[in-house]
Amino acid sequence: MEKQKNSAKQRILRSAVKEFADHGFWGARASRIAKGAGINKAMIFYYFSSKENLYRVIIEDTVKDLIEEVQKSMAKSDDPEKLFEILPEVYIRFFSKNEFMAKIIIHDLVQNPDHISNIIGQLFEKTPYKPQKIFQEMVHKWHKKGLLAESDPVHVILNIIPPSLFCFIGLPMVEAVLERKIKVDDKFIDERIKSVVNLIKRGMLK
Amino acid sequence: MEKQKNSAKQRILRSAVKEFADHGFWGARASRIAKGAGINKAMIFYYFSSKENLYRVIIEDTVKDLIEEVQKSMAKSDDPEKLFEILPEVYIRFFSKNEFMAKIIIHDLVQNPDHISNIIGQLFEKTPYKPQKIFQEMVHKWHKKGLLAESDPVHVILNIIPPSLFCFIGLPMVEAVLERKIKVDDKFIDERIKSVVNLIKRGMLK
DNA sequence: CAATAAATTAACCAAAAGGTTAAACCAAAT
DNA sequence: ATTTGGTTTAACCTTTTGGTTAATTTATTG
Repeated sequence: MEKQKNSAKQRILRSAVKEFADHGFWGARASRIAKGAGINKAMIFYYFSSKENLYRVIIEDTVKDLIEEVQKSMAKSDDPEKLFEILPEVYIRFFSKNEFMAKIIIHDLVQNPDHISNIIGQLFEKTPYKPQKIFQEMVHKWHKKGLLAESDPVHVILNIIPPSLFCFIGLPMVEAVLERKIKVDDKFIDERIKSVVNLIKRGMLK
Repeated sequence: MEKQKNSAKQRILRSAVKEFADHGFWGARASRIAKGAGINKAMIFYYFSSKENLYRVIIEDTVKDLIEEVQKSMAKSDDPEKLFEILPEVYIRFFSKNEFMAKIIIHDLVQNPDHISNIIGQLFEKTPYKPQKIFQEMVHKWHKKGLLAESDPVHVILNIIPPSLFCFIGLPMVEAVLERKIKVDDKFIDERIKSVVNLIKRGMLK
């Protein structure tokens, strides 16, 4: 019953996601969230008790969704070639489905580095299945087998996620540098996925 | 005379850079900037007239410094191999010199996409030397010659800058995922540069 | 239908924020 | 010594903000 797509609570959430994405936690205004949701400002505090809590709910939901999706697709692939084909697609499709989420995560990461870390830590504590250990062991094993050129899991991650994530926030800068408008449509998304897959497969596989 | 390293004006600037990096424009507090600089709050408005203007000055200086450094090193290299060796080094060393700059640029990019674009646009208008045209022509030429696997300049940029920039803001997330602390010392910086150079050379050169 | 619970609103509030001001301070020039 | 100009300060002001409240409307249920 709770999940009515147009309940006041849901409308607040949707409006807040946009507000936090555009302005960050400190720039977000309760009054604007209310106006965007078409409800009275007091409703925000009625349902979420504080701006901070509303923010927490949104971040936690977002991160949880993302982690779940990544886990699902990681479980399917146990060779590096397949993994490197799947990961960019997962990240890029996830963030293109809702560009606000990329912005919110980046905001939170810069303003409050420990916050997302804690959420991830808590999520991992609950699962018996430990994706972080599995990933590290995978990288180690593949490197030993001579399949992987890059041996450090830290750099493997830093080579995969940023090229996938950054196009959703860095594009204006690229446009300015190249003096050209770039439309983020399905074609661009497909091209970006192809380019990243190519980059990390050729760049890190042997 | 103006450039005394400990003049009130300089102290305000240094304190403000840290404040804007940690909290973004909307989270930054004039009172905290004043306390950090060890001066009276009114001095901020005496020298910079408004918070917004102080912010503008900082962003413009930062972006100008970065662009200048990139231009310098781009002028030196006219084959893709050399360029792909130099660019990650420039970006990573620039941001590691002062991690605040990475955060400030990211903040501004997310909250105010047109802002940095405009600054870059203005900078390029003044120079007779047009780096954006040169870069596009380079990529086009190299791709034709069969030296480059990636033909689109947009994706070339999106494959180079994010892996270089993101480690300065995304590391807490990586730490959480891998359940491991990562020290950002000179050794790590060197390794990151090597990894990115490897990634983009193998990933995009033929 | 009556009574109770949930949802919604307008009006209000205290705290905090950016910004102003007028007076004091201080160094150099006359 | 006095004037002059730039610095610096404490006290103050205005607006905006997240958050509250008490009253009202709407839905639920016995």
